[in-house]
Amino acid sequence: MKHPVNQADLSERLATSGFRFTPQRRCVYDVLLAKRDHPTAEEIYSRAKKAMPEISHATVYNCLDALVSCRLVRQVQLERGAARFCPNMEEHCHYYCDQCGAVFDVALTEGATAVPRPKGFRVDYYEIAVHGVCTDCAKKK
Amino acid sequence: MKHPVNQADLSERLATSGFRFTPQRRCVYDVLLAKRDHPTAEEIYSRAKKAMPEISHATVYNCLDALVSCRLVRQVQLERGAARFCPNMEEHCHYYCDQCGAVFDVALTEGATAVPRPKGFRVDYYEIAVHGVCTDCAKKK
DNA sequence: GCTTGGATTTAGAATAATTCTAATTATTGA
DNA sequence: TCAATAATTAGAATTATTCTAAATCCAAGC
Repeated sequence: MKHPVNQADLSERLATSGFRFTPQRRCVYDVLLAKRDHPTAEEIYSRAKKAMPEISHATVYNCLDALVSCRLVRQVQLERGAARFCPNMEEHCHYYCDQCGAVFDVALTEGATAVPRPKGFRVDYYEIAVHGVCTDCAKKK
Repeated sequence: MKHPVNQADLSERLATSGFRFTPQRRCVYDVLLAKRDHPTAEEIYSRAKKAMPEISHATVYNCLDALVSCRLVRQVQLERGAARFCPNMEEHCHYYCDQCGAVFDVALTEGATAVPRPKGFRVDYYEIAVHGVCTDCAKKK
């Protein structure tokens, strides 16, 4: 199961972290799976509203937090301002174009990247953000 | 020169990116060098006020942006909310305790960490954030 | 050394991002 | 079915950052 696409699977994943399955969580997760462009909470809110016009801001944040807690979604902070969200749970890092704001997932080949593991600090996960200029923007200048 | 501690050096570093030397920029940089605890802009503002009571919020942001642009300071986003700032320009990654919020710099031994370099994307810098639980917090639980 | 233009600073307003609150609704377990 | 708890909602509140307009400062040219 790459992504929990049916209700039973999603429900189970939520339950293992103490969350309930709700249509709103389903909806927010579907929005993330539908277009992998690392949207902000605001953007997710506006996309979710199309399928579920009653959904609120607070609920979008609640759903995102639940999905992040049960490891179905990653929260990504690439710059000052709004957080972005990513449903790709494979090992990968984020390439961020400081000029146009585009975000690209780049897979981490196993073993290529070793973060130091200091004694005593429990490592849960890590996030690598690479800043620079994408091909398109490089051409323009 | 590990850090530009005198005015001439700092002034030159600023000038190479098109910025002027100002007492405010000196002050903000000194605040960062004085206590390496990865403060937020707000925290920097309140520390800077002690030496320079007239300094404003906007100026702190302006100074931080200038220092980041001329590569004297790194901006670090570890979670939702306020950005943090770090004057350590050695290659290192940030260990963030999700329980108490503490941030630790951990040096990256040369070559140990290789981020992939996709063709066409110009890499300017990268930032590795490691999330988990620090020794102190692990003990408490 | 005076002048002028652009960079910088300031206070405070404005905006953006997130969290909180209180009331309501939904779901789970006894 | 009922009670307890989790989740949702609208909207207010808070936090973080950016913007604005006026004042100040500084560097370069005359």
